[in-house]
Amino acid sequence: MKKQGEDILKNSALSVTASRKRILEIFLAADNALAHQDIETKCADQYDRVTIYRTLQTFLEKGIIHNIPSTDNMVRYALCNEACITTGHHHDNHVHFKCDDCGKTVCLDDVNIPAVNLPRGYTMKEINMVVNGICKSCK
Amino acid sequence: MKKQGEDILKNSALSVTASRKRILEIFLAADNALAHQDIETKCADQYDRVTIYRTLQTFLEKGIIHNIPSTDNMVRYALCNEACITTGHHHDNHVHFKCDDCGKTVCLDDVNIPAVNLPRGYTMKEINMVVNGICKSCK
DNA sequence: AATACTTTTGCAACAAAGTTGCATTCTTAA
DNA sequence: TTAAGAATGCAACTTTGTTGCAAAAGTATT
Repeated sequence: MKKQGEDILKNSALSVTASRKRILEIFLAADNALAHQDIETKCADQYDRVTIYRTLQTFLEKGIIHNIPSTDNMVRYALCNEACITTGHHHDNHVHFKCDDCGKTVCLDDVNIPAVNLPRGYTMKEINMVVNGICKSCK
Repeated sequence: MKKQGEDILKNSALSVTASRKRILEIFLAADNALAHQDIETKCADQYDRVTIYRTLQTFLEKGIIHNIPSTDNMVRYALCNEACITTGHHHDNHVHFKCDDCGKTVCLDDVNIPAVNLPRGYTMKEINMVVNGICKSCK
Protein backbone atom coordinates (compact mmCIF):
# COMPACT_ATOMS: atom_id res chain seq x y z
CA MET A 1 0.00 0.00 0.00
CA LYS A 2 3.05 2.24 0.07
CA LYS A 3 2.58 3.20 -3.53
CA GLN A 4 -0.99 4.44 -3.34
CA GLY A 5 -0.11 8.01 -4.23
CA GLU A 6 2.14 6.94 -7.04
CA ASP A 7 -0.60 4.77 -8.46
CA ILE A 8 -3.06 7.63 -8.50
CA LEU A 9 -0.58 9.75 -10.42
CA LYS A 10 0.08 7.01 -12.95
CA ASN A 11 -3.60 6.34 -13.45
CA SER A 12 -4.05 10.00 -14.24
CA ALA A 13 -1.12 10.03 -16.66
CA LEU A 14 0.86 12.43 -14.54
CA SER A 15 4.56 12.22 -14.02
CA VAL A 16 5.55 11.08 -10.60
CA THR A 17 7.35 13.80 -8.72
CA ALA A 18 8.28 14.23 -5.10
CA SER A 19 5.98 17.16 -4.49
CA ARG A 20 2.96 15.50 -6.05
CA LYS A 21 3.52 12.37 -4.03
CA ARG A 22 3.90 14.38 -0.87
CA ILE A 23 0.75 16.40 -1.45
CA LEU A 24 -1.21 13.26 -2.21
CA GLU A 25 0.08 11.73 0.98
CA ILE A 26 -1.15 14.74 2.91
CA PHE A 27 -4.59 14.28 1.41
CA LEU A 28 -4.61 10.56 2.03
CA ALA A 29 -3.67 11.14 5.65
CA ALA A 30 -6.21 13.90 6.19
CA ASP A 31 -9.63 13.21 7.60
CA ASN A 32 -10.98 16.50 6.31
CA ALA A 33 -10.82 18.84 3.36
CA LEU A 34 -7.73 20.97 3.05
CA ALA A 35 -7.26 24.54 1.96
CA HIS A 36 -4.20 25.63 0.06
CA GLN A 37 -2.95 27.13 3.27
CA ASP A 38 -3.21 23.88 5.20
CA ILE A 39 -1.03 22.21 2.65
CA GLU A 40 1.42 25.06 2.62
CA THR A 41 1.73 24.82 6.37
CA LYS A 42 2.60 21.18 6.09
CA CYS A 43 5.19 21.44 3.36
CA ALA A 44 6.14 24.98 2.47
CA ASP A 45 9.59 24.26 3.78
CA GLN A 46 9.99 21.50 1.24
CA TYR A 47 8.16 22.87 -1.75
CA ASP A 48 7.50 26.24 -3.19
CA ARG A 49 4.16 27.94 -2.77
CA VAL A 50 3.82 28.16 -6.51
CA THR A 51 4.33 24.44 -6.87
CA ILE A 52 1.51 23.81 -4.46
CA TYR A 53 -0.82 26.08 -6.40
CA ARG A 54 0.04 24.35 -9.64
CA THR A 55 -0.21 20.89 -8.18
CA LEU A 56 -3.67 21.53 -6.78
CA GLN A 57 -4.71 22.95 -10.14
CA THR A 58 -3.42 19.87 -11.92
CA PHE A 59 -5.12 17.51 -9.49
CA LEU A 60 -8.37 19.37 -9.97
CA GLU A 61 -8.16 19.13 -13.74
CA LYS A 62 -7.40 15.44 -13.58
CA GLY A 63 -10.27 14.86 -11.20
CA ILE A 64 -8.05 13.61 -8.42
CA ILE A 65 -9.45 16.16 -6.02
CA HIS A 66 -12.58 18.25 -6.00
CA ASN A 67 -13.11 21.65 -4.49
CA ILE A 68 -15.60 22.66 -1.89
CA PRO A 69 -17.09 26.12 -1.97
CA SER A 70 -17.11 28.28 1.11
CA THR A 71 -18.02 31.73 2.29
CA ASP A 72 -14.70 32.38 3.98
CA ASN A 73 -12.54 32.76 0.91
CA MET A 74 -10.85 29.47 1.64
CA VAL A 75 -11.64 27.00 -1.07
CA ARG A 76 -10.95 23.57 0.29
CA TYR A 77 -10.01 20.42 -1.54
CA ALA A 78 -10.68 16.78 -0.89
CA LEU A 79 -9.73 13.57 -2.63
CA CYS A 80 -12.29 12.27 -5.01
CA ASN A 81 -13.47 8.77 -4.52
CA GLU A 82 -12.17 5.84 -6.51
CA ALA A 83 -14.82 6.06 -9.19
CA CYS A 84 -14.01 9.66 -10.07
CA ILE A 85 -10.34 9.05 -10.36
CA THR A 86 -10.55 5.94 -12.48
CA THR A 87 -13.26 7.17 -14.82
CA GLY A 88 -11.97 10.72 -14.90
CA HIS A 89 -15.57 11.80 -14.60
CA HIS A 90 -17.07 13.41 -11.55
CA HIS A 91 -19.62 11.78 -9.37
CA ASP A 92 -19.45 14.25 -6.56
CA ASN A 93 -22.96 14.01 -5.47
CA HIS A 94 -22.32 14.09 -1.79
CA VAL A 95 -22.99 16.74 0.80
CA HIS A 96 -20.19 18.62 2.51
CA PHE A 97 -20.26 19.54 6.14
CA LYS A 98 -18.35 22.30 7.85
CA CYS A 99 -18.23 22.29 11.61
CA ASP A 100 -18.62 25.69 13.21
CA ASP A 101 -16.72 24.49 16.23
CA CYS A 102 -13.60 22.72 15.01
CA GLY A 103 -13.72 24.33 11.59
CA LYS A 104 -13.16 21.09 9.75
CA THR A 105 -14.88 20.42 6.48
CA VAL A 106 -15.67 16.85 5.59
CA CYS A 107 -17.28 14.93 2.77
CA LEU A 108 -20.43 13.12 3.85
CA ASP A 109 -19.97 10.44 1.24
CA ASP A 110 -23.10 8.63 2.26
CA VAL A 111 -25.39 11.63 2.04
CA ASN A 112 -26.51 12.30 -1.49
CA ILE A 113 -27.60 15.71 -2.61
CA PRO A 114 -31.36 15.57 -3.06
CA ALA A 115 -32.89 16.46 -6.41
CA VAL A 116 -34.00 20.01 -6.96
CA ASN A 117 -36.29 21.46 -9.59
CA LEU A 118 -34.95 24.53 -11.31
CA PRO A 119 -37.24 27.07 -12.90
CA ARG A 120 -37.92 26.69 -16.61
CA GLY A 121 -34.97 27.78 -18.72
CA TYR A 122 -32.21 26.83 -16.30
CA THR A 123 -29.90 23.94 -17.04
CA MET A 124 -27.96 22.25 -14.27
CA LYS A 125 -24.37 21.16 -14.79
CA GLU A 126 -23.12 20.86 -11.26
CA ILE A 127 -24.56 21.05 -7.82
CA ASN A 128 -23.00 21.79 -4.49
CA MET A 129 -24.37 21.53 -1.03
CA VAL A 130 -22.58 22.68 2.08
CA VAL A 131 -24.06 22.33 5.51
CA ASN A 132 -22.77 24.19 8.54
CA GLY A 133 -23.30 23.10 12.08
CA ILE A 134 -21.73 20.94 14.73
CA CYS A 135 -20.04 17.72 13.74
CA LYS A 136 -20.23 14.46 15.60
CA SER A 137 -16.82 14.94 17.22
CA CYS A 138 -17.63 18.34 18.64
CA LYS A 139 -21.14 17.63 19.67
CA MET B 1 -39.59 54.85 -2.56
CA LYS B 2 -36.56 57.07 -2.71
CA LYS B 3 -35.70 56.29 0.88
CA GLN B 4 -35.65 52.52 0.63
CA GLY B 5 -31.96 52.21 1.45
CA GLU B 6 -32.22 54.64 4.31
CA ASP B 7 -35.12 52.70 5.76
CA ILE B 8 -33.18 49.47 5.70
CA LEU B 9 -30.37 51.12 7.61
CA LYS B 10 -32.71 52.57 10.20
CA ASN B 11 -34.49 49.28 10.67
CA SER B 12 -31.15 47.69 11.38
CA ALA B 13 -30.14 50.40 13.84
CA LEU B 14 -27.28 51.55 11.70
CA SER B 15 -26.30 55.14 11.21
CA VAL B 16 -27.16 56.48 7.83
CA THR B 17 -24.05 57.40 5.90
CA ALA B 18 -23.41 58.20 2.28
CA SER B 19 -21.35 55.11 1.58
CA ARG B 20 -23.85 52.75 3.14
CA LYS B 21 -26.70 54.29 1.22
CA ARG B 22 -24.72 54.08 -2.00
CA ILE B 23 -23.78 50.44 -1.49
CA LEU B 24 -27.35 49.56 -0.68
CA GLU B 25 -28.48 51.32 -3.83
CA ILE B 26 -26.05 49.24 -5.82
CA PHE B 27 -27.53 46.08 -4.35
CA LEU B 28 -31.08 47.26 -4.88
CA ALA B 29 -30.32 48.00 -8.52
CA ALA B 30 -28.48 44.73 -9.13
CA ASP B 31 -30.22 41.71 -10.59
CA ASN B 32 -27.51 39.38 -9.39
CA ALA B 33 -25.19 38.77 -6.47
CA LEU B 34 -22.19 41.03 -6.18
CA ALA B 35 -18.63 40.35 -5.14
CA HIS B 36 -16.60 42.87 -3.24
CA GLN B 37 -14.84 43.65 -6.48
CA ASP B 38 -18.06 44.43 -8.34
CA ILE B 39 -18.92 47.00 -5.74
CA GLU B 40 -15.45 48.44 -5.75
CA THR B 41 -15.65 48.88 -9.51
CA LYS B 42 -18.86 50.82 -9.12
CA CYS B 43 -17.73 53.18 -6.39
CA ALA B 44 -14.04 52.96 -5.57
CA ASP B 45 -13.67 56.51 -6.85
CA GLN B 46 -16.12 57.69 -4.21
CA TYR B 47 -15.32 55.44 -1.28
CA ASP B 48 -12.29 53.75 0.08
CA ARG B 49 -11.74 50.07 -0.42
CA VAL B 50 -11.56 49.61 3.33
CA THR B 51 -14.93 51.25 3.78
CA ILE B 52 -16.45 48.80 1.35
CA TYR B 53 -14.98 45.85 3.24
CA ARG B 54 -16.30 47.18 6.51
CA THR B 55 -19.69 48.04 5.12
CA LEU B 56 -20.19 44.57 3.68
CA GLN B 57 -19.11 43.09 6.98
CA THR B 58 -21.61 45.24 8.85
CA PHE B 59 -24.43 44.41 6.45
CA LEU B 60 -23.68 40.72 6.87
CA GLU B 61 -23.76 40.94 10.64
CA LYS B 62 -27.04 42.82 10.57
CA GLY B 63 -28.52 40.32 8.18
CA ILE B 64 -29.09 42.88 5.45
CA ILE B 65 -27.14 40.79 2.97
CA HIS B 66 -26.15 37.15 2.88
CA ASN B 67 -23.11 35.60 1.31
CA ILE B 68 -22.99 32.94 -1.32
CA PRO B 69 -20.19 30.41 -1.27
CA SER B 70 -18.15 29.74 -4.35
CA THR B 71 -15.15 27.82 -5.54
CA ASP B 72 -13.55 30.76 -7.28
CA ASN B 73 -12.47 32.70 -4.22
CA MET B 74 -15.06 35.33 -4.92
CA VAL B 75 -17.63 35.34 -2.19
CA ARG B 76 -20.69 37.11 -3.48
CA TYR B 77 -23.35 38.98 -1.59
CA ALA B 78 -27.03 39.49 -2.18
CA LEU B 79 -29.74 41.37 -0.35
CA CYS B 80 -31.75 39.32 2.02
CA ASN B 81 -35.46 39.34 1.60
CA GLU B 82 -37.78 41.46 3.65
CA ALA B 83 -38.39 38.83 6.30
CA CYS B 84 -34.69 38.43 7.10
CA ILE B 85 -34.10 42.11 7.47
CA THR B 86 -37.08 42.85 9.66
CA THR B 87 -36.75 39.86 11.93
CA GLY B 88 -32.96 39.97 11.95
CA HIS B 89 -33.09 36.23 11.58
CA HIS B 90 -32.10 34.37 8.49
CA HIS B 91 -34.52 32.52 6.31
CA ASP B 92 -32.17 31.96 3.43
CA ASN B 93 -33.54 28.74 2.34
CA HIS B 94 -33.31 29.35 -1.35
CA VAL B 95 -31.03 27.87 -3.95
CA HIS B 96 -28.34 29.95 -5.65
CA PHE B 97 -27.53 29.61 -9.30
CA LYS B 98 -24.31 30.57 -11.02
CA CYS B 99 -24.33 30.71 -14.80
CA ASP B 100 -21.23 29.27 -16.44
CA ASP B 101 -21.81 31.47 -19.44
CA CYS B 102 -22.51 34.99 -18.18
CA GLY B 103 -20.97 34.35 -14.78
CA LYS B 104 -23.85 35.89 -12.91
CA THR B 105 -25.00 34.44 -9.63
CA VAL B 106 -28.64 34.81 -8.71
CA CYS B 107 -30.93 33.87 -5.87
CA LEU B 108 -33.66 31.49 -6.94
CA ASP B 109 -36.03 32.75 -4.30
CA ASP B 110 -38.75 30.37 -5.35
CA VAL B 111 -36.64 27.26 -5.16
CA ASN B 112 -36.34 25.94 -1.65
CA ILE B 113 -33.46 23.81 -0.57
CA PRO B 114 -34.81 20.30 -0.10
CA ALA B 115 -34.43 18.58 3.22
CA VAL B 116 -31.40 16.42 3.80
CA ASN B 117 -30.75 13.80 6.45
CA LEU B 118 -27.43 14.13 8.17
CA PRO B 119 -25.74 11.17 9.80
CA ARG B 120 -26.32 10.69 13.49
CA GLY B 121 -24.37 13.16 15.60
CA TYR B 122 -24.40 16.04 13.17
CA THR B 123 -26.41 19.15 13.86
CA MET B 124 -27.39 21.50 11.08
CA LYS B 125 -27.28 25.25 11.56
CA GLU B 126 -27.17 26.51 8.04
CA ILE B 127 -27.43 25.03 4.62
CA ASN B 128 -26.22 26.28 1.28
CA MET B 129 -26.92 25.04 -2.17
CA VAL B 130 -25.27 26.39 -5.28
CA VAL B 131 -26.08 25.11 -8.72
CA ASN B 132 -23.92 25.77 -11.75
CA GLY B 133 -25.16 25.63 -15.30
CA ILE B 134 -26.75 27.84 -17.90
CA CYS B 135 -29.26 30.45 -16.88
CA LYS B 136 -32.41 31.31 -18.70
CA SER B 137 -30.92 34.41 -20.30
CA CYS B 138 -27.95 32.58 -21.78
CA LYS B 139 -29.74 29.47 -22.81
C1' DA C 1 22.45 3.21 -18.26
C1' DA C 2 23.02 7.16 -21.22
C1' DT C 3 20.42 10.06 -24.32
C1' DA C 4 17.31 13.50 -25.87
C1' DC C 5 12.91 15.36 -25.11
C1' DT C 6 9.30 16.98 -22.21
C1' DT C 7 7.44 18.28 -17.95
C1' DT C 8 7.84 20.18 -13.52
C1' DT C 9 9.93 23.09 -10.22
C1' DG C 10 11.86 27.21 -7.87
C1' DC C 11 12.83 31.83 -8.03
C1' DA C 12 11.89 36.52 -8.68
C1' DA C 13 9.00 39.91 -9.49
C1' DC C 14 4.62 41.38 -9.46
C1' DA C 15 -0.54 42.13 -8.84
C1' DA C 16 -4.48 41.68 -6.20
C1' DA C 17 -6.97 40.97 -1.95
C1' DG C 18 -7.60 41.70 2.72
C1' DT C 19 -6.31 43.75 7.50
C1' DT C 20 -5.09 47.12 11.22
C1' DG C 21 -4.31 51.42 13.80
C1' DC C 22 -5.11 55.98 14.09
C1' DA C 23 -6.43 60.68 13.19
C1' DT C 24 -10.25 63.13 11.05
C1' DT C 25 -14.95 63.60 9.86
C1' DC C 26 -19.69 62.58 10.13
C1' DT C 27 -24.11 60.97 12.83
C1' DT C 28 -26.89 60.83 16.42
C1' DA C 29 -29.23 61.98 20.47
C1' DA C 30 -29.76 65.11 24.13
C1' DT D 1 -25.83 73.19 19.15
C1' DT D 2 -22.94 70.36 21.11
C1' DA D 3 -20.76 66.39 23.16
C1' DA D 4 -20.15 61.48 22.61
C1' DG D 5 -19.85 57.80 19.77
C1' DA D 6 -19.51 55.72 15.20
C1' DA D 7 -17.81 55.58 10.56
C1' DT D 8 -14.43 56.90 7.19
C1' DG D 9 -9.96 57.56 4.80
C1' DC D 10 -5.32 56.96 4.75
C1' DA D 11 -1.05 54.61 5.20
C1' DA D 12 1.32 50.78 5.96
C1' DC D 13 1.37 46.12 5.94
C1' DT D 14 0.32 40.97 5.37
C1' DT D 15 -1.48 37.44 2.75
C1' DT D 16 -2.89 35.35 -1.42
C1' DG D 17 -2.51 34.37 -6.10
C1' DT D 18 -0.14 34.86 -10.91
C1' DT D 19 3.46 34.88 -14.61
C1' DG D 20 7.84 34.15 -17.15
C1' DC D 21 11.89 31.94 -17.36
C1' DA D 22 16.00 29.25 -16.35
C1' DA D 23 17.36 25.09 -13.91
C1' DA D 24 16.23 20.52 -12.49
C1' DA D 25 13.82 16.30 -12.64
C1' DG D 26 11.05 12.78 -14.95
C1' DT D 27 10.03 9.83 -19.06
C1' DA D 28 10.70 7.09 -22.97
C1' DT D 29 13.94 5.14 -26.12
C1' DT D 30 17.71 2.99 -27.47
